[in-house]
Order: sequence, then C-alpha cells, then structure tokens
Amino acid sequence: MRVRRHARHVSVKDVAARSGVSFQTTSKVLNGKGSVSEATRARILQVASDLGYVPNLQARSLVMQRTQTIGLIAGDLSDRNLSRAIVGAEREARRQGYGVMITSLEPEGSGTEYALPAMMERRVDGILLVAPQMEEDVGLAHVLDPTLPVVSLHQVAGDAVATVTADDEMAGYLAAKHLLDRRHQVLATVTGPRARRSTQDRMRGFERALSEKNVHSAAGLAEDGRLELRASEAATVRLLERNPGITALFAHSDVMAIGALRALVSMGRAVPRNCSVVGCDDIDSAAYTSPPLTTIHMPFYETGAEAMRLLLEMIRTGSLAPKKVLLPVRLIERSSTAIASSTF
Amino acid sequence: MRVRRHARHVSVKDVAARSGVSFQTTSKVLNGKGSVSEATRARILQVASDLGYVPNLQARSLVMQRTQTIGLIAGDLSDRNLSRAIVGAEREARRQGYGVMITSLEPEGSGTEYALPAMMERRVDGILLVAPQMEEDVGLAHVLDPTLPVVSLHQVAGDAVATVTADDEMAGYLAAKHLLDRRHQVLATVTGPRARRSTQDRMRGFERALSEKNVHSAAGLAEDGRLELRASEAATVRLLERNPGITALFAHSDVMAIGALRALVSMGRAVPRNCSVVGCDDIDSAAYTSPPLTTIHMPFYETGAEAMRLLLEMIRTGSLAPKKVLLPVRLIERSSTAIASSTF
DNA sequence: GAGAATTAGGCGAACGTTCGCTTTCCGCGC
DNA sequence: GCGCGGAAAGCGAACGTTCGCCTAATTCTC
Repeated sequence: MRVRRHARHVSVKDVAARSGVSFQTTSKVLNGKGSVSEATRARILQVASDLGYVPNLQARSLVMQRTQTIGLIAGDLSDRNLSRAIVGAEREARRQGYGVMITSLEPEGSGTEYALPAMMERRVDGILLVAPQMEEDVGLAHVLDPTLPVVSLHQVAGDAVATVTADDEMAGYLAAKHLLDRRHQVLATVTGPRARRSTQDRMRGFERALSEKNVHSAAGLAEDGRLELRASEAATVRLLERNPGITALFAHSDVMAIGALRALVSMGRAVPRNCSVVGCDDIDSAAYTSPPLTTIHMPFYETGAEAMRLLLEMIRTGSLAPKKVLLPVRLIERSSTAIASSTF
Repeated sequence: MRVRRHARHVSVKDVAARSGVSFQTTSKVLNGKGSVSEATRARILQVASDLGYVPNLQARSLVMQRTQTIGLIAGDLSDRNLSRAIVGAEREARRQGYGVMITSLEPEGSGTEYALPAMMERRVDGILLVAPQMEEDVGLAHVLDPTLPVVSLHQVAGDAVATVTADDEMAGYLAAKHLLDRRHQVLATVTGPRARRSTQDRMRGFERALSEKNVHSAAGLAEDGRLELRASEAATVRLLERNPGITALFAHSDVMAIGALRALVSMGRAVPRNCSVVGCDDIDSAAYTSPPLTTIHMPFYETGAEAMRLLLEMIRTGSLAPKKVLLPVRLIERSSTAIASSTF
C-alpha cells in the first residue's frame, strides 16, 4: 500500500471507474467532444459532480501545448499607475479564460535573469511587459524568445515588440495647446526621465503646439523631475529662478505637478493667478489638490486591457507582428490653469 | 511529416539524443541526482546549454504532485496598501522558488465563483488571500479545500484559516495613548467598515487606552468614513457638529485623515492648534499633507512577506494549523498632533 | 583471482490529460 | 440476405517529466 502525503485529487479515471466507462469517454463528455449517448453523458456528469472532479490544467497543458496562462512582468506592482494597467490586463485575461502569473522586478535587476526564465519554464502562452524601467534595458529584446508573443506597455529597444501605449505625443500637445489658448507665452516643463520615449514623445507634442503658435521653443525651460515629488519641487524652483517670466508649467506626472504646486506656493506664486499648472496621469488625488489639478488623463486601465486583448489575439492567430497601438488621451480641466494675467 | 504550428521546445529527450544517453540519465544530470560519470555529465550539460534547454514545469508538476505555484487572490490590485503587501508576498515567494498566480476579485463578486476554481484547476500548492472584502463573505471558509494550505491577510469567518495581520488593537491603543498623553479629553474616531475585524480591534485598543486613563468612552463619538476621503470629510463634519468640544480625532486610514483635515480647515479649525489628527497606514503622501500627518505605520510589505513565509512553511511541513500572527505597528509623529489647547 | 561492493547508465511505469483510430452494434435500403 | 453508414464507446499513443529498480562493467577485498 502506498503512503500519500496529501489526499489525492480525483481524476478523470476515478470518474470513469465509478461510471463504468473508459476514462477517454469521460474526457469526451467533460469536453463536449465526440458522440456519447445522453444516458451515459448524464451519468458521467453526475458522478463528476458527486466526486468533486476538478480538471488538472497541468496535464491538459502538456498535451495541448498551451497553458492558458500569461506571464506578466511588472516593474513595480505598488505603483498606482502600473497597477491600474495590471488590473485591466488581468481582468481581460480572466474574461477570456486565461490565468496570469505575475512577477515583479527588483529595482536593481534587469529582470532577464529571473523573471523571463521563470516564465519560460512555466511555458506561458505569452508575455505582457509592464515595466517602464525596461525601456533602458538594451539587451532585453535579445533575450526574449522570438517565437513567443510579447506585448509591452513601454518602448522596448529594437522596436521588435508590439506595444500598446497612451498617445504621449498628444498628451504633450494638449497640455501646450490648453496653455497657449489661455495666452501663456513662457511655458516650462518638468519632465520624467529623458531617456524614456514617453518623455520624448510628450516633449515633441509640446513643441509641436508651440511652433504652431509661433511661440518660442521652451527647450531650455525643461527640468527633469525624476517623477518624484521632492525632485520636482526642486526642479520647479530652479526653473523659476532661471526665468521668472514663466506663467505656466506642464509637469509630466501629477505627483510632480503636486511638487510644483508646493514649490510655487513656497515662492509666493498663487496658482492659477500667477502661474498655471497642468499635470499628467489624472491620479485620484489630482481632484483634491489645492487648487484641483488640470491634468491629462492617461488611460492606464484601458491600456492594460487593450494590451492583453492584443496579446491574446496574437496568441490565437499566431501573429508575431510588432503592432503599435496608441490610445487616446484627454485633458481634464480643473482649477490649476487660467488665462495668463501678465498684461502688455 | 507532422506540421507544427509553433516551433517545439527542446525537451530532455532532445538533449539525450544529442548526447547519446537515455533521457532518464539526462534528467538525473539536470537534477543532480543519481550517479553519472563526470565526462557524460559535462557533455550533457554542454548539449543542454547549446540547445537552450528549458525544463517544462508542467510536466514536472504532474509527476511531483506540486506546482511550485501559489495562488494569490487579491481584492483590489490597485489599492496601494494591498499592493504593498502583494509586493512583499511575491518577493518572498520568488526568493523561495515559487511562482505566483494572481487573480483579482470583481467588486460585486464573492470570488468563490471564479477565483477559487481557477486556482484549483491549476493545482496551486497554497493560497494567499489578500482581500479585505472577504471578511464579509461568510460562505468562504466553507468552499475552501480543507486540505490546501491557506493564509489570509484578513479575518476569515470561522477562524479556520491562518492569518497574518498588523496588530490593529495596538494601533488603536497607540493612537489614543498619543492623544491622551497630550492631554486631550474629548476624542473622536472616523472608522472603516464596522463589520471588519480590523476596525473592531482598533476600536477596542482605543477604548482600552481611554479606560486606562479613566477618560469617558468615546463610543458615541465614532462615525464610519467608509475608507473614503469624501465620506470621511462628511463624517468629520457630523462629529464636530454633534460635539464641538472634540479636540482630537483618530482616523482609521490616512486617506480618511486627509478628508478630516479638509473638513477641519473648512470649519475653521486649525490643525493641530484647535484639533489634533492621527491617521493610520502611513501612506506616502501622509508626509506631504499640511500639516504632515502623525500616523500609525502599518507594515503592509512585511505582512505580505510574512504571510507568504508562513504559507510556504505550511506547505513544506504539511501543517494546516490556523496559526494567527500579529505584526507590530508603531506611531510616527509628525505635525498634526499637539498638546490640547483648551485650558481649564 | 573469485566473489562482493560500487558505479554508470538503461528501462518501465506513472502523473492526468487529449486525440485519432478502431471496434462493435444496430437499423436501413435494395 | 447483404453490405453500408452512423452512433457509441474503447483503445493506444503522446505530451515531458521523475522515480525506483535492474543490469553490466569496473573496482575493491582478502
């Protein structure tokens, strides 16, 4: 007699034995394939339910050669924006009957050393990358299995990976347009990391709006706020010291916008009377700052959901084309922007 | 000739064929079991690496009867506090060679209808529950497989599930103690949902401190702020209207504390001069409110990590005892609390 | 220098499925 | 009365592993 550490699960064979048929017939019934008489069909289903049969997806995966599982490699799970996207992605996967294996990257590591192997060993059907820091990882594209569908929410060096992102260029454009429409002439920007494409795209859109209005380029009036409140506060101070004529400011994230707000207050500049501020992201608390923040709404949840949708479609069709999808953004007007007060 | 949709993965048999040994021997080498000569051992490893062999965990799971995977059922992935715990849990799992399957619950659903079956089908080795709303789910304990190790970060009806939580009773006690030490006599509370054990525990600790100092119970001076900024704002207004003598307030979450701060400002009460406020959680922005918030630090990350540690140990030892672990909390003093100014 | 002990490696079976191919049986048309 | 076609069910094989047992060759021991 065998000794078993854990109570065994009931298998299709157990169900078959109890129903007096071969286990293959049981399998047919459970999957609705093949032709089985209504009588045995009902009997088998009854027994399966009585015994509490739960199919073993591991075994099924083995023969089917697909796991119905997506590997999700996340930068920082506790980042509010990323986790929004992850929620969207997970929900979409679930809706389509897929499971999601998540692993997050250590701040220092590139993720290629643990995350990817772990996913490959588990034979995930596709990989979703939700990790901004991977934009800086040059070797990444190299180490990805080229036969495995991959979708990223961020730029991947080499352009060989499909991406789904918000329309960053438009975000920059809308921010500038909004401020220019309110007759601002000297616009400054607190950016995210310069190396990131989202930063570059937003800058480009911003500049495009400026040149459309023949406003002098603000290239010099940009500082890196490193996406942190404190750093942005300091950046804002530097900008205003460099050019006191600034009447409007575009921060590449709401957190940085909040930093800017604090800096402006500390420098005695009222918002929006003396300086307008446009944020980006539309985080929850943006509605609760004082004044409430005008910002660009980035569709994080939708980006995650859309990326997962694309990934699952790639899996279904076997396509590996590195499609690029842009999702629309929109400006949400609150009270941190107003018409420029500097008269001439 | 067989047509294959996807390029096949290299298996242990492929490696064996190329090395001129049986696939079982290859398996031995790859797992470091059995005795194999140094020569063939080296050859096999070389071939495996040349061919880019990646073990198939599905197949391994099938024979080993364990998947090295934990199922994590999350309430709301985008909740900052929960996701901190999840990061801690995921990291610990990874450290110990386990993967994590995540699924989140729909706000309406009880999770038993999708999440659990999905995890069972995938034969996870254990389940981690990170879903506050499950405290209200009475049927949950019933539907859990009693042979499967489960750890929850929140109370589960029936007490048959192991839990790892912060010391909520102590949190309430520390908050009250801090305020009483500053000579406050009329203390009010904005709570989370009353049905939750964390709420009850905090209330209990709070009351304990009060009775130690023979201060009249504040039971009547508590309102449910539903963990929301707006609801807390309204609750605070109600509390102060009911008893204008209130000089101190304990909010069961920092978000609610921020709501309280806003309400106090709008009612012309300076903080901390006219009213002290203690929050709970210690979220990032608690350091940036005005004034910066005195709060109880809840060890979210550690709770997740510790819960996973316990779960993995239960798996290892086969123990199913519903252990209860409490993690210490501490008060962080900032500037929203001061000595009561009402003189007598 | 013969038997025992050790080492290297092979072999069959099992894990829980799915899939395609047989087999058996039955009713039907001509 | 003969073959035909279809329904119902069985059977073997495969997916990629691990494990225990077996065998053959080598080395050790006295």
